[in-house]
Amino acid sequence: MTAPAAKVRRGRKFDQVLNGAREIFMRDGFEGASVDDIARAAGVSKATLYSYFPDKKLLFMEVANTQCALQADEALHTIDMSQPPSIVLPQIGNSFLGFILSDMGQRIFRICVAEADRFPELGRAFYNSGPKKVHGAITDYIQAAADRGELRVSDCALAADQFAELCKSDIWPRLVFGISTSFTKAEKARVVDGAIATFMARYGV
Amino acid sequence: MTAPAAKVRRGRKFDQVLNGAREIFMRDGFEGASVDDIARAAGVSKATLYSYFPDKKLLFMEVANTQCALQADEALHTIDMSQPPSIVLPQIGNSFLGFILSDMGQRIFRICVAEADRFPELGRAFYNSGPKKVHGAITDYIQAAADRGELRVSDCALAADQFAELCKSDIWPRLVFGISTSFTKAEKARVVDGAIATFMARYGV
DNA sequence: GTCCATATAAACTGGTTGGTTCAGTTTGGG
DNA sequence: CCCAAACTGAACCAACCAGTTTATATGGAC
Repeated sequence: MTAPAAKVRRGRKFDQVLNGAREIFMRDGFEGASVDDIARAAGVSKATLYSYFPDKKLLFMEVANTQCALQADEALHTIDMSQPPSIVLPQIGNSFLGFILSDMGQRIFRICVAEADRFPELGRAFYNSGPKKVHGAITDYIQAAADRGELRVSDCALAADQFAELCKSDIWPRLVFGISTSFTKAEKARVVDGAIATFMARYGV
Repeated sequence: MTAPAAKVRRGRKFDQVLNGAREIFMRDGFEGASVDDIARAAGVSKATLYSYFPDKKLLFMEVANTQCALQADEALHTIDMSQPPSIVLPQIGNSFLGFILSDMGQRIFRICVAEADRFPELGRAFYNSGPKKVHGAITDYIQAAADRGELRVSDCALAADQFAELCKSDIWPRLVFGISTSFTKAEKARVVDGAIATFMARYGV
């Protein structure tokens, strides 16, 4: 499942190549990154690089998948399914916002969005290893809380999407278009608290 | 204000160039579009193109600004500030969703997001001529409705952002990562109706 | 008719790119 | 100690690109 990466040879310097690729891709984007730069950053010859990966695309896919799965899994550990919404929603909101605002999350997102038409499997891979997992986890939690009578919700999937979107209010558009690059605790609190208040107004018991 | 485009000469074939540029940029993105292609599509020689625009960036800025202002203005005309939320919110939601889903809106968005680090003024220009205007208009409406006692809201700006975000639930992530490319009326209705229900649960009188 | 700004096609500059090739060096297991 | 597999560095290729230049043509004003 996690390794659909056909045609990718493993070997001694595999991780070296992957790390160099991550560094340069994150710095320069997909088109912007040159394979020569990556090989140099990885401390590896271009020939070696091409002996591991058949082309630039597959190399990038490997980087994106690895990073995304890593970040998403980490974020999901913070959810304690047995706690009530008043405890869990702030946790979800904050860690979700943290991921959205992180340098890594932002850059992968940028690259995926940019390349999504000419490179559709990339967008899908990113979606599956990131947003989809998070969405599934939130949905599951909402369902569990509803079963316990802590929430009243008929369309759990939509509720999960709504909560995630609410957490991006104001901050995310400003970030994505480069209006602001960092946000104060107060700004984040305003958004997360607002998201929870709106969510609970609709779905609270 | 709307024409920071210094150094852009107007003239007979100005619109021709602009149209060709729009076509190719929308098809191939910023990096992907070659100036030769644009000149060919515009039915103009490369020398002529460069006599109007000093470089590729400025040409793209002009295209993006023009398109974005056009789309945003059109969308804003649909808001009748004097009507109650039960009338206006569906209008806003639908036309907002329409813009988000439109080929043009989506492509400009993609390009802006992709190029935002290496080309920051583009992101800012897009934000100002699009999202910012829409956000301002929604905020104004919410304020007006609140003044009439039709809504109860303390942070109008945040409420506006929340409504816009709510309208993107589910649909937008799937679109942006290429999971789905078109949506049924039912799918859109589910999201817009859900957005309104959640919004009104929090802010309704 | 001639002048002048504007337009043209095409060649050219100087550069970058992804990907290949290959002669030779390093590495590690048996 | 030896050999095969892995790795290296550098040259190489064909394609593509933004932007400039040149020599030529058009067409309206006087």
